Amino acid sequence: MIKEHILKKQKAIKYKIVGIASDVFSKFGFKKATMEDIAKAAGMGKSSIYYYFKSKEEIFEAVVKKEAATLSVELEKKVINVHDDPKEKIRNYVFIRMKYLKEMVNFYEALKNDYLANLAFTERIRKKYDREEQDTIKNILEEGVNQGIFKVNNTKFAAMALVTFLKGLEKTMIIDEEMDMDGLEKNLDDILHILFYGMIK
Amino acid sequence: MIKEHILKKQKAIKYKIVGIASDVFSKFGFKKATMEDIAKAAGMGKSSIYYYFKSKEEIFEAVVKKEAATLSVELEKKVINVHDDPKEKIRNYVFIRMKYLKEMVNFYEALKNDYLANLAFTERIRKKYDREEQDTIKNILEEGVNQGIFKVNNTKFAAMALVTFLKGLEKTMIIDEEMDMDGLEKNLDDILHILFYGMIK
DNA sequence: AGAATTTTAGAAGAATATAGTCGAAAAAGC
DNA sequence: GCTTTTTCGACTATATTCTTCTAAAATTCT
Repeated sequence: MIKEHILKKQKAIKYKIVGIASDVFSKFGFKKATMEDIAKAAGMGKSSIYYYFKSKEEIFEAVVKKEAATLSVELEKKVINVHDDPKEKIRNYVFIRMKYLKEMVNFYEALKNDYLANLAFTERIRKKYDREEQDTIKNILEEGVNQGIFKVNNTKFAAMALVTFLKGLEKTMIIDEEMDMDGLEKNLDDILHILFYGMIK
Repeated sequence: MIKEHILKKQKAIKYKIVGIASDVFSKFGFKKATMEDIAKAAGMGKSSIYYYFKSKEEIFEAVVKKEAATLSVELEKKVINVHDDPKEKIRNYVFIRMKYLKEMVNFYEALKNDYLANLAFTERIRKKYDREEQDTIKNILEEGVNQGIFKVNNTKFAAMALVTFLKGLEKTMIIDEEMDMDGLEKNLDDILHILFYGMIK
């Protein structure tokens, strides 16, 4: 039997490994990152890593989950639980999400090789967060409507539209290597400006 | 026999491949970059690359040579053939060289793995440029002395000292992964300031 | 057009690298 | 000191990767 406080220590070590693996994957991409790379970066033997995770994929999964959780927390703090006006909230939401995606692009580089095979795998992990995302946007929109700032008839549909747009950006970022990210980021405000000034009373 | 104008075309293609390989090595490092990566990036089959280069090392060698040549040209244009005062020239020299090193660090990443084995190989390629470098600095120093701006007794020794310092930085950049490059770059001016105001009459 | 030359692509071989396993030894906890 | 937890190094089977070879495609030359 595994004892209680031992489990906690294991979790802490796993957490540390995931953080380091995150750096390694971010630097090399999933395929080019080796267990040896991760082990060295963590300052331990390869087989010690296997003591905590049973495969490379399992580590990757943990990394993606952690990233998603980090995004959730950041959004929570900076968007959801803040008393800015809804307009500012949406702007923050979009920009934080963009920042997150930029960081994630390296992870998804793995997909560029074995595209279809891995897409399913990553999509599965993310699906859970899609609903959450849509609800968040919907809540912000409704808040804006209640405050008389937005004029949106169907907040659910509008939320879906915005999330779809953001997911579209994501796909573009992952697949279309030629896209000019910095240019896009600068244009985001214009896009949002258009969005807002077609929406604001 | 290979015909004259065909050779020119081959050279052009080789040049293109070297440029692309440069990007790939820069992104992945020598070891993680595969011939497949290079071939794909160049839009041709793997064996076509082997038609122009007989090994991965030969491509890498060509890349390093090209980089060194690029540095030479840039230094020529922005430092040697310019009528700035010698103080500014040295400052430009050091900063351009730093910029170059920063770009080169990725190539040298190969060395981090198989350090001693590859060091000899890269060192051989660079040796030719070391003398050139020392002469350039020496000339700038002498120019400064002639203009009565610098007080340097032995320009040859002083040039050697500066080059040694720059090479020291290089080694540090390659081997010591923990070094804070951005911080260093900011401090370079301070270092140069010290260098200058110990030297200027 | 057809022969000669140059270039590419694909398949296959040989060497290397990598993910993952196993048992034994070290470290930590009791 | 004995048990449990953790690390490590050696090992294997598999997959990758460098490189070679051959034949076909494209280009150039006559």
